[in-house]
Amino acid sequence: MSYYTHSNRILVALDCIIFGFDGEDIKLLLIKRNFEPELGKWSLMGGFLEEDEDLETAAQRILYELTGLKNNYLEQLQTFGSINRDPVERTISVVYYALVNSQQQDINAINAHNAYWINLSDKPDLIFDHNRMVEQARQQLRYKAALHAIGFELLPEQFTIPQLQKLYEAIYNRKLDRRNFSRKIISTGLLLSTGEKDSRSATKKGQLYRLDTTNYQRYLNDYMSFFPELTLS
Amino acid sequence: MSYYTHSNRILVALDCIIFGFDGEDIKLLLIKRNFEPELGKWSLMGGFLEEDEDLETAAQRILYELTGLKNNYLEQLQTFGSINRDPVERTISVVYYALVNSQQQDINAINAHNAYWINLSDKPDLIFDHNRMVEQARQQLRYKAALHAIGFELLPEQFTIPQLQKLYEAIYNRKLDRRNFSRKIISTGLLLSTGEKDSRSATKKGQLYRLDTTNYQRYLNDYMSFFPELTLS
DNA sequence: TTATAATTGTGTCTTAAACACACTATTATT
DNA sequence: AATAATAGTGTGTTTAAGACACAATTATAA
Repeated sequence: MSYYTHSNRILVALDCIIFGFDGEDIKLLLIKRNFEPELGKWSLMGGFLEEDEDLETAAQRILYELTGLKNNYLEQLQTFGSINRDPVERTISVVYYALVNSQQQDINAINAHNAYWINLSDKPDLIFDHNRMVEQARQQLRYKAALHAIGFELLPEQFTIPQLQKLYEAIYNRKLDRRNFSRKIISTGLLLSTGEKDSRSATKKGQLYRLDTTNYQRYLNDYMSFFPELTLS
Repeated sequence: MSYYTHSNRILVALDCIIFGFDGEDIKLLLIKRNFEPELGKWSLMGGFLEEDEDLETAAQRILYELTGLKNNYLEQLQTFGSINRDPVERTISVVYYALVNSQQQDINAINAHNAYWINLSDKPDLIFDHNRMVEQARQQLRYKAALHAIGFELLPEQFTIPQLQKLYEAIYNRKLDRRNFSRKIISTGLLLSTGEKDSRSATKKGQLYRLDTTNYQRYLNDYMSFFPELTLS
């Protein structure tokens, strides 16, 4: 095998923004660093790209190390590469964000990494450019939710429409009208009624739905709206 | 300065997808390679990240080398990092896409690189994973255009509404109703009438507009539509 | 057991936007 | 002066958004 004669090989890191939802607030899984550099400060979960790994594989590995979760929703956000973003050594970071159902995590793995679920609205200051990463991920989440009914990965497999509404209200930090929300969501045809009711509710038990994953794939390609006239048929 | 003990430093490339528009079709600026590897095949314009460069700086440099254009619209798309994507050596590529007004380019620089403007619909097979990169960029363009009136960077500074419509029709490969298009675009409040008329037209000369760049910045943050109720005020 | 508070589910009216369509105006060419 | 090509505007119908009110369910407390 030949090589490029170029010499500027550099370190490639990955950082994961891990979103969760507790029914009320959007959460972030953050690490209180008990290691150098920046010991004692808050950061995202990260790691380095290995020789034999694809980017997404590496991101899944890092997510797994922290949460014990496999095959999670994971999407590449952006790559950050300012010259001095890492004070130790020039490093570029490929950033992924994950949507996880925080009920299913591995508590031991999280504790071992000194990680904590923190309300997005209470996010502490993070090291390096991690604040910018989180801000951009939040924007991306809003962006996608503006075009699609998304975020089901943050909910339990079965959920009620009011629960989904709370998720949207948390994403946008804004109240929505219950009746219009319900009409809109149902009109997407993405929800399948399970026939069951939410037993955990303390008052009237809501109807449980689950996502029609087959339809969902098609629906995600259907992103017209500035020109609804173009809506794919 | 200390260093991470990690040893797997790797080569970081950048590739640029350069979009243009000739009034009828979306164009791509592609290179017929007269250098190794893959001599004789088509590819995107690329280069390697230097030690003293930010990612965006490097992408701008690569764009400038090819087109002679500076300060162009340039946006990071994604980073591609499959293990064997480059047969010469493990390389990850940070991909940017540019929207350029193909009237203003430097013909000599383009010729020197053996580059050609090619209709997106006639795109030849490209090397490595460049086909996937282009496909994703095309999707991204549609995605953005679904939420916003965009793509002004592809047009001359002054343009008519029918010209803008042709751009949209090229992006979506679909005909739009002239009257509804006009109403919709004008309702954004983004177009400023210049009072002049398009002298190049062979028939009735259309009214020339330019983009209200001040309003445009605000408008781009305003991306609600799945839930119009959330529209930022 | 029956009120109460909290929440879920559905109906409807008004307003605004999407959509489909038709006519008039301008300009180079013949 | 007629023609072909394109630009510009108006209007009615249909659909969706947005605002609002009432009825139903269930745990808890009186």
